[in-house]
Amino acid sequence: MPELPEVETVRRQLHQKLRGRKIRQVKILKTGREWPRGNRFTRALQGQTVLAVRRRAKLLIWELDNGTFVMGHLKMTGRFVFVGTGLQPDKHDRIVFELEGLPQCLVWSDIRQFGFLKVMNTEQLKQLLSNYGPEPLEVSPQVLADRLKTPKTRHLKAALLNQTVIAGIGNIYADEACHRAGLRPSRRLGDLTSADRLRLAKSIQQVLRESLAQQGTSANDYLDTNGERGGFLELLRVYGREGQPCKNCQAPVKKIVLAQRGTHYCANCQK
DNA sequence: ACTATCCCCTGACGGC
DNA sequence: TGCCGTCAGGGGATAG
Repeated sequence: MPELPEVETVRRQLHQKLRGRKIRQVKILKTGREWPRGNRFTRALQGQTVLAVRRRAKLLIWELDNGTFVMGHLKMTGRFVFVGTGLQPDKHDRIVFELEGLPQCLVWSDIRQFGFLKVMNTEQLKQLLSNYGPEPLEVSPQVLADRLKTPKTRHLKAALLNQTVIAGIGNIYADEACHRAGLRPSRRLGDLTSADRLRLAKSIQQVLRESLAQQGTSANDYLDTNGERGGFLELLRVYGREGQPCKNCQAPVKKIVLAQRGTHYCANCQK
């Protein structure tokens, strides 16, 4: 559920609070999908200083002063949250980070346990990141449009969800971008005109920017590092609005399954 | 080398 | 009240 705007919101908050701070202690409360497991994970981080927190696609990357990185993925319910010390841990809390000079702990929790943190070296990180498509807010619309040409038979929805095509888009913004562009998610790439692709590319950038300005969308589980909800939910035009009136034309929003995902669109506005 | 499908997990919710 | 089935979904693994 956390997509580019949500992950970027978390990144900004983490960067602000972690930059320049030494990780004093790492406590593992519950084993997850972290690598390496257990004490090796703890030892890899304790005593390191966080130089910066970066984002690529939906990945959060802590840059440490010994040249290694902590790569994290929130998946659907992963959460970094700053909490006061001495509080009773939640049943889903997995890791507690204590930072020098910070009166709060940083807790990593994850209800569905799909998320993970991995310690990586430069080469491993470079290898991982090489598989992703362009950052949609860091390239021109034309660059994005050109990514949506092939394979011709692929559904638009499937292409938008594929991180090697364009990075950072997930189910919410795929549906929202298609609605803004007036294109049905079931359209095949080969059917799109150059103008369609360019319009879609601009819609992608527009919806991501607008959501980022609202600190993202809290559709289901997403909360930022302060436990706050994103403000973009009520500005969604189709996602999660099955049967409700389209915000353009009042026709009821339809929901189908496409690329294994719930897919929302307006049959009147989107062709 | 492709694409499509399965599956990991827990909590919320509807039906009975 | 409780039980059961269904759904939410990113992306790696696997089947085709």
